[in-house]
Amino acid sequence: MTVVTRFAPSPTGFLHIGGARTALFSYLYAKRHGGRFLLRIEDTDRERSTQEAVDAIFEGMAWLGLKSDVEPIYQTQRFDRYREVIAQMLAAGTAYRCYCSKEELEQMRNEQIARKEKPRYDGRWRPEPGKRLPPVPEGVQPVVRFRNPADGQVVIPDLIKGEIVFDNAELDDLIIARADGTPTYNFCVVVDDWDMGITHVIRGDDHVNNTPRQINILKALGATPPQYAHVSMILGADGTKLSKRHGALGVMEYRAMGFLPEAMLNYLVRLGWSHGDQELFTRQEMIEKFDFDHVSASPARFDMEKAYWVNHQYLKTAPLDVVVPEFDWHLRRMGLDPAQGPRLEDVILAQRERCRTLLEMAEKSHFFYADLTGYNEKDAAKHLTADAAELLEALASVLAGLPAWTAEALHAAVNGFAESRGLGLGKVAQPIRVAVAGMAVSPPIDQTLALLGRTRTLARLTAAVEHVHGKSRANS
RNA sequence: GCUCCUAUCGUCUAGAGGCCUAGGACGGAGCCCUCUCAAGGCUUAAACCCGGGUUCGAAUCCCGGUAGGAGCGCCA
Repeated sequence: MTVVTRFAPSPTGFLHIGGARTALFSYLYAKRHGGRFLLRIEDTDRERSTQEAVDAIFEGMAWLGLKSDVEPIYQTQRFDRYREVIAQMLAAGTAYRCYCSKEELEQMRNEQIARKEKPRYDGRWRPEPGKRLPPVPEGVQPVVRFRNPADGQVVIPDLIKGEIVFDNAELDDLIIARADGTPTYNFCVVVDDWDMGITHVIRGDDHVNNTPRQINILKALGATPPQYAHVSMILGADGTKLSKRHGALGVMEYRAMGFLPEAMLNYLVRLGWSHGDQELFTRQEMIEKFDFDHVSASPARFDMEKAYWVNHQYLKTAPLDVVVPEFDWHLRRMGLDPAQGPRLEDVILAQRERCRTLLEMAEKSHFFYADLTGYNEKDAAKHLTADAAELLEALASVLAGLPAWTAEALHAAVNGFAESRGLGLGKVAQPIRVAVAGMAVSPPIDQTLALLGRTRTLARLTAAVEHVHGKSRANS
């Protein structure tokens, strides 16, 4: 039997981190077993579903490279099918009409809560042999309810949590079609999973309580229930639930923060899943090694520090052709023109060891692509002194005469210059850094100057000298 | 309130009864290296929620507490 999994978000917001991990697990499991991974948009709630959210989900999935094996399915396009199944169930007696008003149900619920009972439908319209049903009220459009088995148990074979057992007595008859005839979530899911031939339902563990109902409907339909894997949620750093106002970010936010998609995937796969002591996995390794035996049943916190570390590992080792486009994206996003400076490949090579994110890399590389807008105050105060100005001026003329503007030549020139003055390299390199980069942090000074080019370097050295002189004039 | 789920360093986790003096990773501390920032190398602190069983032996199995979480909609 081919494995078929699905990711079924409802388009009411962006693709968040928990959803992304669930999608990843579904994707990996399908790929691991040579099966198919499907995407289904659960948009039956037309009030809250938006096209923007659908687009945001597609965008996030595309960025992460989690591709559906078929065209995405929309629940709103399947209403005829749902109606058909409801009619069948009505005819078969596995579903029935209920004429309770919303007010009636609310009163029922309030009374039960007051009695400290679990609120549930009392089955007043449920047909039973020999039972007399209430008279059908005038002008009330009925809902359709599923006739849940009254006794016995439902056993969920959960791949992550083990067997979970529910008593049918705990379950009431849920509404599968509203008064206006539209189907409800738990029912649509069942029909869709059945029609799509889903073999493994992988979803958040907030759905555990829905599962016994869904299994009962499946059985009433004569279908074989799929396997289930309920993935625990991802918590914020403080151990509380992520929410809009509390750190829940869409995956595209992580792009903006400078994450590489593969790094994101790697961090996410290790959140709740493990393969011995291994921390880093290529996509191929994830596919080969992923299994539910090693997925944790308990919730995990999102640890930004570790995510940064993983990202850094990728930044340092990823092939340049995957880093270049993302770096390009960040530079443009900052308003920089990548053509107005050194080749991106060379800058990445020089920077990637010292940057945990692409955003950081872009910020630290700003000076390669645009004029300096000023100096970091503390760095300038420390390194752009009168002594330094004299050094920079002398050095500028040395560099101006350099036959070849290469890292090797610059290395020899700068080192030779420091030596000739009887100074440590730091005494010379730091003022140069501040002069050309505007701050005291940059790649090794020879590389930095090589990347920056002769014209810009000399212009900035001169500007720094003038800056120092200007300041001393102002002070006197 | 009821039902269901969960519980190993600060965090992610390894651990399928003896291999555990509880391992790895992030983060922390210290040292080395060093033109800055990093990277790298070495060292180090840090955990089995509590209580009962079962067993020759329990982080691992069972029961009970406790603590967190989820669900209980004509939402998904």
